[in-house]
Amino acid sequence: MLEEEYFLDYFKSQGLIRKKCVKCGSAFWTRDSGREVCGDAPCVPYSFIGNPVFKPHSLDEMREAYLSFFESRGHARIKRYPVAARWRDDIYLTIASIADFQPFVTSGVVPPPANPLTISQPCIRLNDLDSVGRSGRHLTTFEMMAHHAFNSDDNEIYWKDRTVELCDQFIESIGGNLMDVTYKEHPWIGGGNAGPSVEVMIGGLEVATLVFMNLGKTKNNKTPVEMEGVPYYPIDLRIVDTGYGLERFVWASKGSPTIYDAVFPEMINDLMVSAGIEHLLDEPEFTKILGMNAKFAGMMDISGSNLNAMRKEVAKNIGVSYKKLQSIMEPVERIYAIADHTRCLAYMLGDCIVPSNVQEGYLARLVIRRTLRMMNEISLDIELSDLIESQMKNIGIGSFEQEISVVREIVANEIEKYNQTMERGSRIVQKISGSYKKENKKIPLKELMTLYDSHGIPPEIVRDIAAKEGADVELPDNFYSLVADLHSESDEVAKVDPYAGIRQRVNSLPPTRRLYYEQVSDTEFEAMVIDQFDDFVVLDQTLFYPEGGGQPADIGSFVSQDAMVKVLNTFKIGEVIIHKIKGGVLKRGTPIKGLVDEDYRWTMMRHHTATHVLLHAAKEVLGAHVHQAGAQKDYDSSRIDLRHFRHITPEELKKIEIAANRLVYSNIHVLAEWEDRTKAEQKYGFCLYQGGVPPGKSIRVVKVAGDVQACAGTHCRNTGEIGTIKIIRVEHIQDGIERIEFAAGISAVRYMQKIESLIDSSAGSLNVQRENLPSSVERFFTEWKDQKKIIENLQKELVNLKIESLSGEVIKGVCVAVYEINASPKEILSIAVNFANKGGVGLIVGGDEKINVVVASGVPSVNAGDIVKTVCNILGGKGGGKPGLAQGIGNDRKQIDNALSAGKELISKLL
RNA sequence: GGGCCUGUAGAUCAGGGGUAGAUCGCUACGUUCGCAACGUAGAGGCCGCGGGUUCAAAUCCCGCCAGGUCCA
Repeated sequence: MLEEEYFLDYFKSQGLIRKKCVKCGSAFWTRDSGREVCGDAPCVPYSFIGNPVFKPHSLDEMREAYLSFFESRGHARIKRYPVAARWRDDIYLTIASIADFQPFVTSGVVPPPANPLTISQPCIRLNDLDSVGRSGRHLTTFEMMAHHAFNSDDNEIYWKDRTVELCDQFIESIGGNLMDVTYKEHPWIGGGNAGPSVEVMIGGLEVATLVFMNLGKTKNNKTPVEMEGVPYYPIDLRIVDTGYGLERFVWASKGSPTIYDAVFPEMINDLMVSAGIEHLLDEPEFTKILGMNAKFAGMMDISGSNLNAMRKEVAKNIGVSYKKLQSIMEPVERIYAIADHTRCLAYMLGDCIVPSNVQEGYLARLVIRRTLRMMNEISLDIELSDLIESQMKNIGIGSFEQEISVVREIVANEIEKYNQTMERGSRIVQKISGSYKKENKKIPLKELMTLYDSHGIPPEIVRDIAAKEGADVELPDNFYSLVADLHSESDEVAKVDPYAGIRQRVNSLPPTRRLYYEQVSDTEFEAMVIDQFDDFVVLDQTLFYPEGGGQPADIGSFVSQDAMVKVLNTFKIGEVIIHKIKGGVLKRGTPIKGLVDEDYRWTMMRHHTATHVLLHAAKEVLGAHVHQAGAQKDYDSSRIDLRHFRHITPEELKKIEIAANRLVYSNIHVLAEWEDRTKAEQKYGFCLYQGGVPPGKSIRVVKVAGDVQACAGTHCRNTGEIGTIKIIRVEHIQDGIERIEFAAGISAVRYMQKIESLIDSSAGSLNVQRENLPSSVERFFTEWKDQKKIIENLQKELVNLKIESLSGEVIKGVCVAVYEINASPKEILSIAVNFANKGGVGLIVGGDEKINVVVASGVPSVNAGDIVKTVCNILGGKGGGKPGLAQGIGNDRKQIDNALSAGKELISKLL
């Protein structure tokens, strides 16, 4: 990165000078000619604690100050985006304000909602979870205040000079002294883009980063710039990407010991009271230690394992013992973390994330469980859901989609699950502790890893439970990174582009006119072949729907004057629709008539519209939080995956089915129209993206019976055309996701016919009427069980009778019984065992099809296994077993007498 | 999306090729004025489902289903 990038006219005109930090060597700009260090930790300590650098602002005041400042300077204020990044498939959570505009705006496909714009975007980052509450400055959730400008050659908004000028002016507007501000040069790389950037420092705290994104990884014909050894190429869209940390501004404006005290004053107070440590706040020694701790912590890079090292260092510096510092800080740190985590959860759950064991749901569960654990550790007498609710109210209920009552229900559910896991876990740990204690060993690391990885029991809890059992554990500091190593072997499979060979050729063709949107119910059309290669045909216009949005491609046929071909598949590359054909050739320039397979297409349309109807019906029955998590249409049936926090009960399913069919009978008109993407997003919210995020400047908005979605598929003209919707089954795909399989129209009727014939054939087998099927099956099953029991008892009695009639033969003082008995394998077994139990030896053969052989021995010198092997061998079969009992099988009935006498001989020899 | 763990009596679990077990709970009887406690006897199992290997599978192998859990 060239140094000249930072030689701004603005800096020059304002008299800023460029210096090199004497500590870290990085270049920075300052108005203070005497300044020697860059202004960033760890080069300088925090100087704002107890000595604010801005006029005091609350969170809301600071946000408003920022947004209105930029609004009054030509920026349009944009509403925040959800923290669940539903418009992205590469990240789960919104991690920066610029994430709102990736990938379509930043890549230039879609114009920004406004240009320039300003926004305060709540962001969630869980990377430094361990440091939250402890470092004094780490948060899982923060608001990134930002102003963005998107510059292109024909639309230049502003670039570096204006951006830095605005920054200066804003800082001044809230009472900051520009003499204290430094701008540190800091080339930026991220997400395939790069550019120069400056970090804005005041009072030893980095409060903002101004990024000038002008490079990209994708190769073009411009001269590349090397960044960390990788070439980056200048891009067409140059983006001003700023990030002002709202919470840091508030912190610096209050000068409180930690960021948490500045951001959550009331909640921390409440938590202190609840934990019974509020008196500490009045002790001067405590507040002094708190402040000192924060100051030193701020100078250190804190991550995971070196937290303890930091604490020792801090203790040394403040002059208290490590133990004392630890005992003072730990409960307070928990309270800080809980205050932070509950706000994180307020956003997550409020923005409709449903806890689960996968994807973003897992992240929510992770935070919930962490919070519960910490609440437990400091014995808080307060409900988690109350804390989350009060956070939501603090932020403003209006900014959340999810209702509080549902959030409470979800949290209650999670607590229940967590308790179950802990209970289950304790039992396992108790058992394991016992066995290791017996051997006088520590519970090894490997065992701890399994307990955490497979059973979700954190090692700290294992340690506590094990201690109660009197066992010790082997717990290294880097436990969690060891677990991470366990999972690190993930080799990413490169995606293969199936159309790589034809992509280039297709890209030179004009967009295909999509008749399927204009003539929804037509299945015949005329068109011209504009290109033809391999088995592929491209037309000037088509009614054939290309695969997309969970709807499969249309099939059908093309007819020309001298050929008729089948259309096997239809797909889209860019704006060009390609048909894969079979059974002939259609030359370029040939006029053709296209026939879409009507039955197939109508089934798809019915299933597609039915999907929207079902989603709406499910929302009606289950609640507003229900979101579509995926869908797939097919001919016989289709499915829709729903986000819901517990199992859908059979009753609820029936209600959904009826609600859906009511919507069908109401015969509501289906509206589909193209709308500007940004306007549609503002109008309908991000609920639009139920089935994924379509690319492009404008999106097709489909409205079905109150359900509004961005959807590219083909639909019925009104709900009545669906005919009927029959739910086939509900499946639990993963925690938090339920899959409903259903059929619509004729497919629904066919399904019902299939079920009917299943019932009929079952009823036929039992020779009963349909209505009696359940009761008959019930009766047959219990009868079957009863009779099985009776047979068993009878067999036992039979065996007893038989045993009475069999006396055996006494050889060398041992009762040896060698018999052929016509009985079941079980009986034979019991008889033989009976002799063994009395201290004898039993060799019994018998059976209808194959010859079952059992030897049971109550005499140590007679190995039943050996006898069985010998006997079975003679009978042409095989067998084996333990010394006391062995079983086998034989085939040759003629050899029975032979085998029995050989067996008897062997037994008497062994006695 | 990937990895790991677990499905056995109403509940909690043991058994890991060779007769399905323990504890609690349940039923009856005994002891007691009655209860608890105790004693005796008993009922209760498609060992998740389907295939395979084997003379023999709850047990080994494969697939599916269900639950749990960690990671991205």
